[in-house]
Amino acid sequence: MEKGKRHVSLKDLANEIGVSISTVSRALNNHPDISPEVTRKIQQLAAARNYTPNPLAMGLLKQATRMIGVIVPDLVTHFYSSIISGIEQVAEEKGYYILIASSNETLQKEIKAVNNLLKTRVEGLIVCLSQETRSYEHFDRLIQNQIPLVFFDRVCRMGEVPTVVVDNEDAAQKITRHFYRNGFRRIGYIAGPDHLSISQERTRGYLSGLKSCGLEFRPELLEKCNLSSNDAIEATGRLLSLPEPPDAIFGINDTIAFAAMKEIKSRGLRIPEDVALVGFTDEFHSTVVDPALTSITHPTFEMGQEAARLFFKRIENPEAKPDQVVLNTKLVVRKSSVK
Amino acid sequence: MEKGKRHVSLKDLANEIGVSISTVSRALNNHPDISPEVTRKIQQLAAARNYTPNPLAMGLLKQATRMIGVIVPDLVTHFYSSIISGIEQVAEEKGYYILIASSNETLQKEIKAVNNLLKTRVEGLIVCLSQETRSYEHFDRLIQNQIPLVFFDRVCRMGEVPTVVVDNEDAAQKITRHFYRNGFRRIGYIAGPDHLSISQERTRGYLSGLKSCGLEFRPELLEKCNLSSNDAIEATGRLLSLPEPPDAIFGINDTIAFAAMKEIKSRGLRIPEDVALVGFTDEFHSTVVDPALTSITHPTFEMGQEAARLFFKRIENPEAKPDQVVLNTKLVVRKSSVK
DNA sequence: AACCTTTGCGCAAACCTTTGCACTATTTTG
DNA sequence: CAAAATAGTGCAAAGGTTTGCGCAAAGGTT
Repeated sequence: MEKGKRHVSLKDLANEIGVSISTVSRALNNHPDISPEVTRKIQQLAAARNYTPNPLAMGLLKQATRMIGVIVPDLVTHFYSSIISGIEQVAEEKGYYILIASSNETLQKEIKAVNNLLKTRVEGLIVCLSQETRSYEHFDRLIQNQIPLVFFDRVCRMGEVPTVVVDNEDAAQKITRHFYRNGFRRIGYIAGPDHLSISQERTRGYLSGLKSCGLEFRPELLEKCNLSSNDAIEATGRLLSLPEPPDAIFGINDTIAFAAMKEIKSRGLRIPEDVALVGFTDEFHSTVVDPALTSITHPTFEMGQEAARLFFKRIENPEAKPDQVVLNTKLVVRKSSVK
Repeated sequence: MEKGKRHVSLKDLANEIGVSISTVSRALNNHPDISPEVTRKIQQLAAARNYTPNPLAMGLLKQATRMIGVIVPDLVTHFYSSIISGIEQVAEEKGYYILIASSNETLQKEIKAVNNLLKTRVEGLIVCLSQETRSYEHFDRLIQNQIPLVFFDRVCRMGEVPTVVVDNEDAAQKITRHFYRNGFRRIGYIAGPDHLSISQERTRGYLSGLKSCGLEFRPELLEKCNLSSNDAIEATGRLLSLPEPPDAIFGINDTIAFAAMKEIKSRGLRIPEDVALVGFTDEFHSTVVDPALTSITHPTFEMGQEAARLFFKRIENPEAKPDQVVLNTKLVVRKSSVK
């Protein structure tokens, strides 16, 4: 192999055998026009020389890069990396590659990521919105140009764009009822900021869960926080300092559940004897703490798979009505919520 | 904008203005040959039509895709995703994209990933070997063809390929000495399988650490396990059941440290009063458990950055002697190891 | 024997960009 | 005023692939 020349082309093969480029191309694609002997000879040489078609050339020709852009708020949390794994698995089966970009939870970087990915000619985008994102013009451009787009978890433009989310309301309801069944009656809830759809949905589930158990809603048991650990600790503190404190608390995500756990322990209260605790979080973290944390786990890998499937549906049939997929969560009961 | 036509080309602009493609190309590159008015007009139209050069065409022309292939054992652990973030950051600054593949810790998928990435014409590879990988032919092909290659964390072919690793021996030594300084004298160590270089290096550090503190090495205090949680629990059990059990234990990674923590607690022993504990793990997990776990943290993000930097060095100067970068770890002291 | 069909292959265009060279006007120089 | 320089633009090739069409030779049909 010549130095500096890293890949053989059809031309190289053609020259070596003494036929035209088209013949080589056809032979490799088993075109019936080419005689069996020639085909055999060409295919052997191609194998020997380790020929693989140049995807750049194919991309130019077919106007299809077989690449999908994926934008996530960050790369380092298990939730997103697991979803990416799911996307990757389905993409790989279809012979697609994914190009990953991180918005770092900022709108600015999200917009930049969209533009950069489009520049690279990805065939479309699979996106989870950043926490900041409240205007969606940068996606409207894709919608107008019929560039395939799928949202997951944090979504917008529903009805126009395929989405995959988990049933947050149902999940929160499950938690509430789980508490009820285990004898807890004063169920507290630490929510997130109002503008996040997941926070709203979970709040709805909390309320409807209370109702379905015949429990009355006590406003003082619903606390809000931004999603920081410190704020969550304060919120927990307020709940525990109530004249009639909750006997069970449900935190809206990882950070908050663990912060609540710390605060409860630091007040000398026992989990679950004095206060039960349930969170929304992933398997590994939940089993590492003491007591192991009962929690709602997301089907992250499946979520990624589903997002990718919706994407390919879109590629194959751009006109179809966009699907809205809702996945179910699972309540995994551990020690923190069972007396 | 026409439907179905997603990107404008030089040709489109040329036709619209009534000049040749070359003129448009030159105008956009501010070539002095083109008259100022024409240049201005073309640049305005290009901006209006949202023109961006087609990277496929550029790739074909320049024989450079501006893509780097990255292969990691898995995507879902913080260690790797954080490294990827580091790689991405440096790559982005250089206008490169990264294509991520996961080997799932198997040799077979690693080989497949190498081949697939080469097929896509990445300009080179940044790789962390899978746990299984003990033969390296699939990389020799790259070395021979002068395709840029960088290894991080788990490395091979040192001397031929740039590598970036952490100083595992030093890290293990730090831990041992930290124990000593805090009054612990019977220091246990739960190692991993022998064939892993990181396990060997850390064992060396453990031994030299003991020596430098004037402590004698007791073989019964060195336990081995495969890296599973159950095995680690058993190993911890054996240590704690010794006639003279250790007063401090050092676990070689996340899984093992947390498993040890569980086992210690389940025997009714207190951390750090009865047994101190230190692990190799990441920030988040360590602070979530109770007591917070003292641990060695890897400079993961920096490791990714460094790997990317070595990669570009290689691109710019393929002949240079490959660098071997060794990064320092940090011992973050928390409650689990200080009486 | 004259024509038609089939077989097997090559030419050239298209996808998009850059760039050396050629070309045409204009302007400058001797 | 003729010759030469200069400014401004277009042509065409290259990079790799697919594919409609054309073409030649061979075989088959009356």
